[in-house]
This record gives sequence, structure tokens and C-alpha cells, in this order.
Amino acid sequence: MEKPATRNDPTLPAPPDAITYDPGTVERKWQRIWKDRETNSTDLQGATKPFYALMMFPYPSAEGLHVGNLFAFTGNDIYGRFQRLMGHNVFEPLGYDAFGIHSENYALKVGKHPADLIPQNIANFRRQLEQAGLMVDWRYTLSTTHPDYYKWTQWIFLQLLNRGLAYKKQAAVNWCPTDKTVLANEQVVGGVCERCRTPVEQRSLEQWFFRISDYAPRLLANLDHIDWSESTKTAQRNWLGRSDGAEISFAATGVGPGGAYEIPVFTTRPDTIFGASYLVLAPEHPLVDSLTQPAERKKVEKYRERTKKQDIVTRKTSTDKTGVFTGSYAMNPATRKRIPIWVADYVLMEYGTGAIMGVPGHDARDFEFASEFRLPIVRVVCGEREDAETPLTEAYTECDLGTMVNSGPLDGLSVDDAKRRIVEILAEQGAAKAVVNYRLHDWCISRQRYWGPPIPVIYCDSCGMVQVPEKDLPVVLPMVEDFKPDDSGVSPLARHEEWYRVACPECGKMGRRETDVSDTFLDSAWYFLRYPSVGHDDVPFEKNITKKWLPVNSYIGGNEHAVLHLLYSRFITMVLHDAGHLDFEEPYTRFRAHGHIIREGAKMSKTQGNIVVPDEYIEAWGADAFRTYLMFLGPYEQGGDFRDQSISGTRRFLDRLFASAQAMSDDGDPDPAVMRKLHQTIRKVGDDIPRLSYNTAVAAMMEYMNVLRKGERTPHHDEVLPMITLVSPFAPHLAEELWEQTGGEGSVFDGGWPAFDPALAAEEYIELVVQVNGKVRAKIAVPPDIDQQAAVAAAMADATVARFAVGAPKKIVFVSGRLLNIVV
RNA sequence: GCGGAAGUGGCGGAAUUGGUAGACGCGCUGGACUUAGGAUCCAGUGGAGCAAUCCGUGGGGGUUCGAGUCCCCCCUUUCGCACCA
Repeated sequence: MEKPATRNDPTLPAPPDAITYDPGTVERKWQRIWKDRETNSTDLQGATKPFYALMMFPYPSAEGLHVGNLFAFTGNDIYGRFQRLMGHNVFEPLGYDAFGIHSENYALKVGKHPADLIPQNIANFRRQLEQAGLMVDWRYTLSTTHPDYYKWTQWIFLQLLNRGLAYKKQAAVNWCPTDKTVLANEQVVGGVCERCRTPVEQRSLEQWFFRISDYAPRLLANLDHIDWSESTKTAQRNWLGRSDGAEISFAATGVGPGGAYEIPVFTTRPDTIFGASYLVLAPEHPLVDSLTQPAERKKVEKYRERTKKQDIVTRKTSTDKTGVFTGSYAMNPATRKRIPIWVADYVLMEYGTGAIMGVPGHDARDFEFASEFRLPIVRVVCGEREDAETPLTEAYTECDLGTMVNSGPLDGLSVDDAKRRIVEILAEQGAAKAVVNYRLHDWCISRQRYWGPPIPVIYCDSCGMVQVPEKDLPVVLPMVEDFKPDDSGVSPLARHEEWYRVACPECGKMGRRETDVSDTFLDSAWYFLRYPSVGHDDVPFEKNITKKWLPVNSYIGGNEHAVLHLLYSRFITMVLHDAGHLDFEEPYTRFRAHGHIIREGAKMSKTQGNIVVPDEYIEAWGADAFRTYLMFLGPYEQGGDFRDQSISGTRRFLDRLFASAQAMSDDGDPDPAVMRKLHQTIRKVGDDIPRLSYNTAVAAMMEYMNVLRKGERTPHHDEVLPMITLVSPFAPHLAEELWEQTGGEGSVFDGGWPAFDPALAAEEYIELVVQVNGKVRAKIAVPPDIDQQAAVAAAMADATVARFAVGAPKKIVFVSGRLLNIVV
């Protein structure tokens, strides 16, 4: 494999010496002018055609802006600038997602305070972002760490609390022993902490949760009518994990007083109930004690202890089946037979009812379990090639062609019919009902860390848990030097009595603040609501402004947020809608996921030393060439491969445009052939940008420049001027410079998109492809509206065609304006 | 294992609905200009063949006048999810 170039590699292409313009000078000039003239400021109140172009805000890392950030922002900026040229009032804000473990860990590592580091990082980011030439309205920037912002993050928490959507419970949580904090399920990847790769442990702590699972049906249903990337919708659907099935009650005899229990189980295959030969409870199931016979008690207790200690990695990744028999039995309501009740850790308490019916014949996991413990395996479904007696060597899980057997009243039915029928039958006895389950768990939002918004509640000995009144918000995160997390399971804030000791807002007695802070994902779940209302310090989002600017028209971001941020922000928006604060319930009308950039075929990483540092490329080639190259190197929604050598091509393209603008004259008339290509290009670029096909838009402009420069001729004004606007979303500085040079008023971005004239774009002659028996034999120049008869005549005049098309044609296929196929 | 996306020249990638495969760019080859060229400009560039022509979009079948595109089987890469009943 080719050795990836390092950033200090001497083979890094040097900028051309014989440049025709100096991007450094031009870009600095226009960045200054944009600031002076407030070119990028949007009149939020007065806008008549508002268009909100949102990009995912970055975490301001100490390393500075990553090329991935710039790829994302540039893609959004081009879209925003294009919408402005189409006559919209475009609002393109950008802020910083600066709270969270990432910042805090970095601060701990370098021995500084995050409150000191973040402003430095933000200043550096701002410098880099301005260099990149983004059309950002910096008057409306925000940082999630600013009390003016997180005051409202806390307010949102209270809205959920008021609506019963925030609750506290003792929970087995994912605990990262390195970061010393609780992680959301989403932050545990393959059993390890997504941040530091440490295996995650199970711990039982008091945690705050949001009832996002209550919203699962709506979160799922709405996906059908929002304009989002399909890949993102699919990821959300999978994450929500809807399962249609049934809850079936099994009557059991246990050991307690009375001794009779009902064990509800969830299954998506109620049709297989005649094959249910045992029940399994999760080790944490509340009925385990009551169902364990004295003789088995010791064994069961031991097993439960073991699974309790077991870390999530082992529990969730091991496929070895373990379990113990409780000594008790339940009755299968379909077969009326007695079946044993087991406890096993392959059944999870969090999903369904925490209990299952074991159908080893038709579930791979149950098959393994039954094989291990010699439980009966019964066939109740057979495919086309089996019958009721065919032995099972593995679980038969196919449904499509299955027919029921050994199933009493269900025999002969298809799987789907049997599913419905058995639920009807059992429902009559009150033993079953159809239910829908979701994989989505409630959102654990508390963090035992320092660098986040304190959760705004106070605990009082007399009044219990009391909300911090709205007038007392924000609960300001105190500036403390000692913020290192420890192993105690409580936040570092719990070590600062001077902060957490506070009078109860209800009774005035001394109480204690909640010392946990909230998840960073809560900060980012509503930031888009805040941007247009920055400056309105008395409300989270001002009513009229919000009505005018939201929901977001276009949101572009990474698909790594397909299930975290994008789901949480939808949830928070729905809650605020239900609480009457918003009149829409989906935050982003359109969302597109961009791809990711790799470098010379390999993932960029610090250890490999193949990180693309934007500053270096902007310095060497100019922001315009860099932007254009990023958009050209691959399809935007797929990402692409950054090749150092290739950037020279886009730079050459811009130089040539500059040179043509210097050379052009208004003598005589424009060349009709060039004008034809120009108008085809206007149409192509205008079609490509809205669908984010930036690479082909750039290619089309390059093609046009090749046509324009063909031959020794002086380009005409009319051939060059529209090109300045076409390129402007990609290369805004150069476009402004040329716009000014060629007598344009104000900003090129207020000059409108060039008008497309179909008459000028129409071809005088087209190249008709002539095939004989489906093979291309000639290409002939004909008028575009030629009819079949004339086309055949013209084709037969071609020597090659005549040579192959001998005899009477069997069939003629004529696609007007495109192709003629003579079949002989 | 389940789900998504994708396999096209030396390389990154084009090819809105089945209709010229390889646009555009990099690289490479030759030339011009030049003290010089890693600048700029011009020409060429999928493979084989002197040519006519033939072969070519991961592999194998199929549908069609015509398949990179549609259908079936297989292989590979990649990204999610993963004991979710």
C-alpha cells in the first residue's frame, strides 16, 4: 500500500509560482469587506423569504478545526449561498458545543480549567472559520457553556419535569471506570466506552431519565413524512426498534403465600406457542424469589450474584448459554402442559417483560439453551420440504413459507394467520393481548461530572425534591479548581458544600442542590431554537422570530449523529410542542447526511500523522481552492479521498477563470456555441447544487471553462460574467473580487442567479448514436427533431452502418434525439 | 448473525427515467515557451491489434433491440446494530 503522506512531507505540492491572482490578498480583503458592510448579516425581523440553513455546531477542540468540520460547513455554506442567490433571506448561524466530558478530560490532561480553555479554543475556531469564508452571521453565535444559554437548557429540564417526563430512579447504568462517569446506552459501543475504549461496568446509581420511550411511536411515525436522508431514517427506525408481537400470560405455581402467579412474556412469534417447552426469567426479574423452590434457592442466588457482578461486555457479547432451574413450573396456556421455569442471563430485564417463553424449535437462542440443558425441542412450523416429523438440527426461524404443525387448532395455518389466530384464542381466556414493543430505552441524562449545566433541583428535608424556580435560573456552574471526578459515583460538585448548600425555595430551610450535571446531548438538543433568538435574554426562543424562522429548512451534518443528537432533538422539539411552546413538532424539515473524508485511502488519525490541517492548505492554495477541492473530491453525501496532488486542479480552474475575466472584451458578439454550453452549465449547476451533487457541479463548470478557452480567441463579456456567479457559492472571495472588477454593484450574492435561457441552450445538431443489433456503429450529426425515417436514411448513408446493416431490418428502435438501433 | 451502503482506467470519480461507459480532475507521455521548470500553454492517454475490428463496469446466470443501471445466485469491502425474544 502507498505510504500516506505526512503533513510535513516535503512532497506536499508547492503552490504554483506563476499565479494569476493571490488568494491570500483577495481573501483577506473580502473577509474584511464582508465584516465592514455586514454582507453576511441577515435581517431576521424584516426577512420576507426566510431560509434557515443549519450546520451541526462543532465541539471547539484544542486541536482546532478539523478538515471534516470544514467539509461539513462548506457543503452547508454552498447550499446557503445558493439559496441566497435564489432570492431567499438566508440565516446561517454557527456556535459551539463546548460542554461535556471531552472538554473536561482535555482540561484535566493539560492541567488547566475548561472555563479558561474553552474561550481560547473558541477564539481559534472563530479565526479558522472566518478564513474559510463561511457566510455565517456571527451576531447570533452561541456557546452551550454560557449561562445565558444553559439557563434555558435548565429551563427545558424543568419543562420535562413538570410534564412527568423527567424522573429519577435507581438504575443499573453503564459506568466507565476511566472517565468515572455514567454513559448513555448510545455511548457504549460494543461493550466499551465510545470515548476511551475502556470496558464498561455495571453500577447501580440514582439517575435522572427522560421518558423518550413514551415518544417512540411518534418518533417512528413522523419519519414517514420528513425529508431526510434514507440512511438516517433507517438508522433511527432500527434504533427505535419496533416489534409487533403479543404478551402472553403463563400461570405459575410458586412458593409464596397462595403460590399462584401470572408470568407475562413478550413474543413476536405467538404462533409458536405450542412449541414453548420452558419459560425463562431474567435474573433481575421480580418474581424470581417467589418462584424459586427452597431446594434450588442456593443455586439460583449464586447465579444471580454472578450475573450481577458480570460486566456488560461479557453479558452482552457472550453467546454461551447459562442458567438455572427454579424448581417451579408454569402452564403453557395453549398445550395446557406443565413446563419448567428457568432463570438465565440471556433474557434481559430491560426489554419486553423480562421473561420469555422458550421455543427452541424456532429461535436460535432458545435452541442453544435447550440443547445445553436438554429441554424438549418441538417442531411447530415446517417449510416446504419438511413435515411434522422432520427432526430439527437447528432452529427453523423462517416465516415466509412456514406452515403450522403439532399445534392443535393452528395446524395447517400459515405463520401469519397463526399469529393472529392464537392471540384471538388466548385473548378470549384473558391470557394474551397484541402489544408493540420498542427497543428504545429512556434517556439517562445525569452525569456525575463537573463540566455541564447543573440539574436545577434542590432537595429539602421537609419539602422533598423542589424545582429551582424559573426566576432563579440559571443555576450557575461554580468556578472550582477541584473538578476531577472520583470513584464515589457522585459529581465533583458534591465536594463543594459552599455551592450545594442552599435555602429551599419553598420553606427556606437549608437544602441541598442536585450535584449532577446534565448530558451534553441535552445542550445540543435545542441549540437550533436559540440561534435566531440570541439576544432575547428573557425567553429561550422569541415567539415571532421562532414562528418566522423555524423549523429549520435545511440541516446538514454527519451521520454519526443519526441516532443520538438527531433523535434527542426531535424528542425535545416534540415535548416543547406538546407543552405549547412551539407550533411544530419536527425540528428539521430537510436533513442530509454528508460523507466523511479520508486521506490517501486511509482514515485520518493523529497517530498516522495524516491529518489534513485546513490552515496549511488555505495558506498554500487559498480558501476558495480548498473549498472547491473539498466539494470536488467525491460525492458530498458519500465523502471521499483527499489527495494532496489533486487540489492543484481546482486551483488551476479558478486561475483560468480569473485569467478569462482579465482578458475578456465586449467587442463583437458572443460565440453561439460557447453561449449554448454556458446555458447548459447554468442549468446543470443550478440542478446539482440543491441535490448536493457538488462534485458534478464543479466538473460542469470546469467543462465550460475548457470550452470557453478553446482556441485563440478573446472571451466575450457575456460568456464570462455569469460564470462569476456560478462559481460564487464555491469560491466566494474570488467571485466577489471579479464581481467588483467587472463593475458589479454590492455583493455578488445579492446579484441573483443567472437566468437560464432554454433557447440558447438548445443544440443545433445532435449526435445520434446509430446501433446495428445493439452495437454502436456510427455517430451521426442530425437536427435534434429528426424523425425516424430521416434518421434511418441518414444512418444508412454511413459506410460502416451500411456494411453491418445488410438485408431488411427486422426491427427499428428509435429514441428521438438520442439513438437509432437497426436490428437485422 | 441482522440491517444499510458500495464494488467502474494507474488514482479520485462521471453516467436524473435501461439508450455513446470512462465526463471532470489528478497522474502519466510527447511537444511549445524558457537560463531553468515542480509554472503556464498545446496534444495524447481503458486493454489488445498495423488496421478493419474485438474485449471491457467484482464473478456466474437471466430479461431486453439494447444492461454499469433491472431480476436470481455467489464473492469482496465498508458502516451501523448486536442474546431486543
